[in-house]
Amino acid sequence: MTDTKDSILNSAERLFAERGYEATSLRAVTSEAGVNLAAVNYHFRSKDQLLKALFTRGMQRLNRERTALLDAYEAECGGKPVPPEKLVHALIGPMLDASRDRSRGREIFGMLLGRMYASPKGPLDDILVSDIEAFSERFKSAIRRALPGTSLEELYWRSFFAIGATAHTLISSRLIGIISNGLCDADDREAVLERLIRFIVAGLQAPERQGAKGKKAGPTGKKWRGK
Amino acid sequence: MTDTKDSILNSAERLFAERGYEATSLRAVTSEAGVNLAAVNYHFRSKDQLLKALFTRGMQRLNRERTALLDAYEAECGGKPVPPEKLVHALIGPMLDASRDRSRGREIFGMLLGRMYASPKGPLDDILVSDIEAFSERFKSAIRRALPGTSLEELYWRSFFAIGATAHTLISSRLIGIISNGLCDADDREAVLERLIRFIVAGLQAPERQGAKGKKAGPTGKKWRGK
DNA sequence: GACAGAATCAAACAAAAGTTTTAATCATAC
DNA sequence: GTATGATTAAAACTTTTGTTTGATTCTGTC
Repeated sequence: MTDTKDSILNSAERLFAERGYEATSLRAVTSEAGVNLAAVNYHFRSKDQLLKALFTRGMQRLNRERTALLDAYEAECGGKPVPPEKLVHALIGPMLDASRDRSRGREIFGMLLGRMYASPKGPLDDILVSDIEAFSERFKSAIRRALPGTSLEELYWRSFFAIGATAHTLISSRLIGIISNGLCDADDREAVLERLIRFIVAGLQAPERQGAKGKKAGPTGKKWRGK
Repeated sequence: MTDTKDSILNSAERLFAERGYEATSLRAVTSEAGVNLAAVNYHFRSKDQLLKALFTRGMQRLNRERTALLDAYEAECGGKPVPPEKLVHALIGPMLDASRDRSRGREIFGMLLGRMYASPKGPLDDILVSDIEAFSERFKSAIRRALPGTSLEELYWRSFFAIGATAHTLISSRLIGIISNGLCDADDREAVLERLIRFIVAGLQAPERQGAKGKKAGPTGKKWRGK
């Protein structure tokens, strides 16, 4: 019944992720899905609504997996705070979905998600923000317990940076092989996830600034001053 | 003489950065620039070539500033290795360009750059990679000296993550104000840069993995295992 | 088996976009 | 001043795109 509907969703997800939303025509989507062109406007109302539907589906799945992971880790730790490594894994693991299943469903949505972050402000912002907040509250309390010494404001920023590093990895990791002259392999997703987690955990645990708010001076004027 | 040419470049840079490349029409560009529509195809060959020209200009400017910073820092440090804080500042400072001048020229290009990273593979990859490599060699030797204990492969990855966090900050920092309920202020660019540098430096200095390559197990199966 | 609604299909529509064309204008050197 | 080339201007062209329409087929029900 909803066979074509799902086909459209899957094809659209893949194509939007690979080529971008604007650059993908509905004809490309329906062609790949093997359905009629008009099916998109019949089952969804428009191309925009298709993207929204796509996004809500992926986000709910993503947050469900995140929450499940966090629940499991908290249960595992009893009453103790969950260590940062596991928190970070619950946050970004489902985005990369390293070697979970071969369908690569989550990974594709991760790419799409990363692209959406980098997209101009649009009607998607509402979904994006509301779905972020859905898991944000759950995550906030856990990370505050894990890193009690850091201010909430700083934790927000650092989680934001963490998402950024993850999104970038999902979207443009094809570049690192070229840049590194083949030294780095982006296809070993499990290893990449491990590196990323290590990087982010260290960033989360960085010492918070505590000095005054005085200006800093560098070699040519207004620059960063090392510790 | 090249008045219209520069007008087009500037308007295109701003609009591409704000709305994205595909979503911006040449009519919007020429309209904002106050020039005739055909001027784009006259001075540049096509919309694609306009983007390329735009990109090369910005990248050269960016790498020039990065190199200048790095030179200054190295001179300042004599023969000693430049501390990571300053290396990171040389790498990402010119992208954020916190409070340098009011023209916000670099910041706009930073947004565009971030968007390009998140764009599908295309003809721009060549420019992107070659311009990255231009500064990459210079940066590589400096960071190897600053962090002699870390493998080159890991340094590549971590620099990659650093660029990701920066690009994300440039592009979607508008979201953090909403997510944090107004607690985080993305407009205080100097403070943001400082937080970002602190985060990245800690990530760069994270302990490198040294254990065996055995699989890890978590609560529900194949998951991350904390230290 | 006929009916009603849902779903699919082929075709067409209308708007938008990149590009091209041709004429007009400007600048400059002779 | 005029001739030549560079630049700008207005309009049209062609293709692509999202969307709609009306007919047709499928599905389940009485």
